[in-house]
Amino acid sequence: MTEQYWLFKSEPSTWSWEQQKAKGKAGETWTGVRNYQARNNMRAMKIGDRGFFYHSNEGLEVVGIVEVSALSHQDPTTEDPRWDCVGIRAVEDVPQPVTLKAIKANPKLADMSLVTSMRLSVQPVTPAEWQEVCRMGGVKN
DNA sequence: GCCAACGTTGGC
DNA sequence: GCCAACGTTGGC
Repeated sequence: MTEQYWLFKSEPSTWSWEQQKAKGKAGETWTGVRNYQARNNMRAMKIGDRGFFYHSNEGLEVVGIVEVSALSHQDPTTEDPRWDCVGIRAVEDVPQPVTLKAIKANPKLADMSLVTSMRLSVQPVTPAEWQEVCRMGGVKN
């Protein structure tokens, strides 16, 4: 079994980690993605895959851990069959949120999508990057 | 199928 | 709030 990790970006003014956590086990459908690369990433997700929850625009930090709770399916917010969504649910807080600044300052994370593909809203994260960001954030595995 | 125009994202 | 980067659209 290959481990897969992801990163979900959200503007806290639109959908924050607090709101995501409030959804609890039910989770939330990650709708509104209108980018092929991001969609393809969602299509590659499997139930139980883990992801970081990143606050863009405000905060600019990884604040939480989520897991995939529903496989990709038609995005209900559009009629356009090109767009899919997945379900994600909050798993835990990142005790010490990892800022974009800290990520950029860490040579081990120089190839992270957050650094290289800043605008991609759903990104893959390598196992090594996952470990490193968890370590920085004080997340116990 | 190229590429200019346009719209959006997101860091600063 | 600005603006650079970049993905998407649409005319040709």
